[in-house]
Amino acid sequence: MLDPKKLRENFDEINNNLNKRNFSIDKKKFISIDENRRSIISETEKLKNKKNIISKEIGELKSKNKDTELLEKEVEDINGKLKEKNFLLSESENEYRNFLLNIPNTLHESVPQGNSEKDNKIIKYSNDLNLEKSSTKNFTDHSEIGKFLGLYDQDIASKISSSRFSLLFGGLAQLHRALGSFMIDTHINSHGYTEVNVPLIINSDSLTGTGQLPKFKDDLFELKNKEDFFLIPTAEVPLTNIFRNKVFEEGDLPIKYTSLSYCFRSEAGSYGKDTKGLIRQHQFEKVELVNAVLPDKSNEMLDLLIANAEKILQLLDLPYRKVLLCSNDTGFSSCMTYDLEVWMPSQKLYREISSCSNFGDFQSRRLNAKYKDKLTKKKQYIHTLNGSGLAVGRTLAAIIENNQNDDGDIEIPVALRPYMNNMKYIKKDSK
RNA sequence: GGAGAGGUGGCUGAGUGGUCGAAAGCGGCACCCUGCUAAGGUGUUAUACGGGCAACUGUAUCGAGGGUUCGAAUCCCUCUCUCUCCGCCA
Repeated sequence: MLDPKKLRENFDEINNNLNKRNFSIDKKKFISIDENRRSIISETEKLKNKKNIISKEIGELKSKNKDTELLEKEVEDINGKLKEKNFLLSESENEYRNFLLNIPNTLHESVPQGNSEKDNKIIKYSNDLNLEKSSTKNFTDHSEIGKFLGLYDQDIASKISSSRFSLLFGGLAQLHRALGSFMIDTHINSHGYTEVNVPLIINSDSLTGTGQLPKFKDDLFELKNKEDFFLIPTAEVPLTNIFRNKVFEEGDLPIKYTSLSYCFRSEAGSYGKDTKGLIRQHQFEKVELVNAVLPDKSNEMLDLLIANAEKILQLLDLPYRKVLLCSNDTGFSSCMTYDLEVWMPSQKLYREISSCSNFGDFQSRRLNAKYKDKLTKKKQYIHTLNGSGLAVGRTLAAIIENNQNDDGDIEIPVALRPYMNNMKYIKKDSK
């Protein structure tokens, strides 16, 4: 959520910034909503003030056994008016809040203007090599390899559950588990993160805090048998909501949390897209990194965050590139986002495997997450960031494709071998 | 799932219908005093929103939401969370 006072004072500046996202705030509407709300507030408060004064007076008179009938009538009259005003007020507050909640975050000045992922700025290629241009050999898709090995099955999964689920067996299941452990261990041991085990079922307040609600309800799985329960779309939500309604001391920050968790997404808008393999599933594992920092530290923390995620790809020896998302591709809550894209040889393109964002105070304003400034002793909003480090399923897919041998075996990356009894290859039917 | 107890300011804890945004203590902050690793004194001590250039001022907040009442931390209802016991269970 944007700062309503800033929006009131610097409307044009903020609106120009949002125009880069092809988003525009209706100025007339904003002013009318804002003014309407304020005038109702002031009318209501005047009435309440009058009521409070008279009620006190009645109290005093009663203690002296004096007649209060006239005054009581007057309060009754005010209560009637208040009832109407209160109704208008709650309507107006809702309108105001909804209006603000549906405005995306302003963008950092370095975010390139652009409409689609084609306009994203490529920061670098690992090994300085653009494989999209240099790759000639044809590779088999990871799901085909998995089936060939007898260790991957989507058909049985859809029998058990539905489409967009899969089963991994034997060596692939182990490799998948090893990946999760390896990633989270690296962030704990080398990057200073604290591991957190989080709830996978959460309430709507949490989802509103991080920005998934109210706008993106359709992307979520909502539980039927209990009110206000949702499956987490990412551990970002429970991790970031640890900060909700909290006031930190300056010394508490930065806080760095990581979690290996399942993520659940309805993928409502992606029918027919990426139906093959592990790329787009209803359920997947991801290692999430979440930071809470002082406002002036969030930009450098973003660099650190993306480097931490990048480290995993480097240790796994996977080819990738780093891109800075353009204005229209940057997520709703983010003011600046870097993606890491891993090379998928069968598709001859780079696919998103991590997304690292700085949210500024956009989330903390919704979350009510603050810190106490040592100098001014005022409470101010913290800045939050998060990134994937990395998506486990997609990483598995990338390893399968990049490390396939001519005979169909998969070479296990050196960094993962300690997690797999020092095995070097995953072979056919290695159950 | 059943039975009971309870949720008050940063913390402890008083408060069962009016002057209670809330006693007291602790902690925090400021100042004063004191020449010795400490103690004492005085004052201050929430958040959000509205109005005002400002000093300031209004409103709301005692787990949440409703209700009764001229008036609710206090009475009633619903929900929620914590604790204890029983049941069930990884």
